[in-house]
Amino acid sequence: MRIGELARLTGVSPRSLRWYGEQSLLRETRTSGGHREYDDDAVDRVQAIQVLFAAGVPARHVAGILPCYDTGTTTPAMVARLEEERTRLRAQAAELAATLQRLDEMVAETRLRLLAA
Amino acid sequence: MRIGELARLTGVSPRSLRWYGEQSLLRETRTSGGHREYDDDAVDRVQAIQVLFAAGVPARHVAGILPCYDTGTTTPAMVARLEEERTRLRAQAAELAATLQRLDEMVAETRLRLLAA
DNA sequence: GTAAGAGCTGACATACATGTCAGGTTCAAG
DNA sequence: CTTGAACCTGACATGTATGTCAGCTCTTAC
Repeated sequence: MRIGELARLTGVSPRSLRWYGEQSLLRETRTSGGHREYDDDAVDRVQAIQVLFAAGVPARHVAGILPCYDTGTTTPAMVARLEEERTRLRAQAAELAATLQRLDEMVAETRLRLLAA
Repeated sequence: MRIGELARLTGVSPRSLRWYGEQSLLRETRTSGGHREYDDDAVDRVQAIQVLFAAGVPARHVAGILPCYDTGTTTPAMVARLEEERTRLRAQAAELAATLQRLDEMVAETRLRLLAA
């Protein structure tokens, strides 16, 4: 499929898809005229990339996490890295919860200050 | 107190404290020689600013959320904005939880692919 | 073969708090 | 009055995926 269709199917802009290609996150072939062509698998791949981005994994690490993009190979190291990221994300979630609690306290305090005035 | 001490007490770099001043988040007076001087309250204020930053509130909104930095005034609008931010942060926490779950699924899938190989 | 839509490249912009550096000034203790 | 630590300003850099624009080319249906 071409880039417009992949963009439509994934909700990711053509601009971003081209960039994924540049970063070697996504395999692309070219037509004789130079237009990008993608396999059907690309849809899943793009979605996986988006999950990792949402998890705060920088693009330069994604290639080492996702199964090798031309051979489909999966290695134990990938599982390990993925688990590291999960650990990191859990920690981040915990921090966010702590921040939320501090924010709750700020709301309460600010309300009190308002009443006192 | 001067900037070095405030930095030490809050764990925020002098560079950042100067920037808070520029952004009118923090009140600073000057010695005759031009060195910044801070009230003791500044410690609390800086910590509040950090909580808001951690919650993803951009600096340009902080001034409208924290009690007015020279009069100490607290308005109902501040409480409202603070509650908006709390709502936003809760949504963000929920998204993070969803992402974490998708990451869990990815870990499981990747493990399976590894076993299958 | 042509018109319109889709795609191409390359470049510049963004948000934002912080790091860091250079070159100069002030402060405070001796 | 000197010295060393602390501070000043101003500037440039950072990371990062995405938006957007300009100018040009390819594709495809007619």
